[in-house]
Amino acid sequence: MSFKKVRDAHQTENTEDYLELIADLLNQYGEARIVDIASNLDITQATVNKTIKRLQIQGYIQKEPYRSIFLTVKGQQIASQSKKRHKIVFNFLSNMGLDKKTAKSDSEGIEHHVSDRTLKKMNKFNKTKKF
Amino acid sequence: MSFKKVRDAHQTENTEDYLELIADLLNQYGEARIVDIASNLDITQATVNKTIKRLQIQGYIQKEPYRSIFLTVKGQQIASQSKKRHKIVFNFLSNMGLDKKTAKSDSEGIEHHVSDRTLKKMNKFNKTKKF
DNA sequence: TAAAAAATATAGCCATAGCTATATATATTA
DNA sequence: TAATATATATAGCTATGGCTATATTTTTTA
Repeated sequence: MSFKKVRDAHQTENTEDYLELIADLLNQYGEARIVDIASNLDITQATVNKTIKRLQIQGYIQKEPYRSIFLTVKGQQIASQSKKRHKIVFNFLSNMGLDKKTAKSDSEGIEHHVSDRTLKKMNKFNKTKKF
Repeated sequence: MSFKKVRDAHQTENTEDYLELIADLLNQYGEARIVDIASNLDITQATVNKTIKRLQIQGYIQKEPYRSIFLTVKGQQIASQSKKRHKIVFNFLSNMGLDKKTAKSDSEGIEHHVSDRTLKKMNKFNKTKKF
């Protein structure tokens, strides 16, 4: 058994969730604020603040104190890849016949653990209804 | 968006991995030792030791110092549920046409994030090849 | 059986992600 | 504009899961 991949995925999972959400907020509202992230993730603003600081240090986001959040190119790349994966998984679950709520909730968990190979299969199924 | 479920899953994910692995080792070799867990999970024995202590405190396993590990009833229940889920996901991925290695690796990540509803769909597909 | 090897345990370190409480800055509104 | 409300930041706590280094116990073997 090799759970190493699983653990590695974990390290980036939270990062991907944040970046994907920030990209969504930027698209939808033109800005991404700490409060919005906190309410979306259902955690406190203090926790968000801390993670945002880490993401900034790691070069995923750009931010001035007391100002809203922007993605760096590096951050945008991760966000768009995540979004793509998320969509494929969500559509796949939907195409399996699952209700929207379940497809949404499960895809959020699953998206980080799907290899490119599996993703391709899912995508093929989404398009052709065949594996 | 509600990532709360994802985070809750995370808290139990490591626990489930350990209990499932311990159950496998017990079935396969009649005993589960720290060294085996460490090598299977590819982490140090010290880390395993610490986690084992937590699992013991939380009532999932039973263990005497310097002796091997056993599952409590509570631990066995989690292990068998996890195993069941794992099998369904693995078979589903295999039935999608994925190679064993990919199915194995992906199922280890995915199993913790699949709702009962999705699991049922997967199981139905495994049996009938239809959704 | 005594020495060597292997397994287990412990101490102490790091990073992450939660939290509450409190301080500070920005925005809103009276 | 001054007061209030909102948003952001910081300090300090907890728990988890990694690690290395070192001690102790158990097992193997010479």
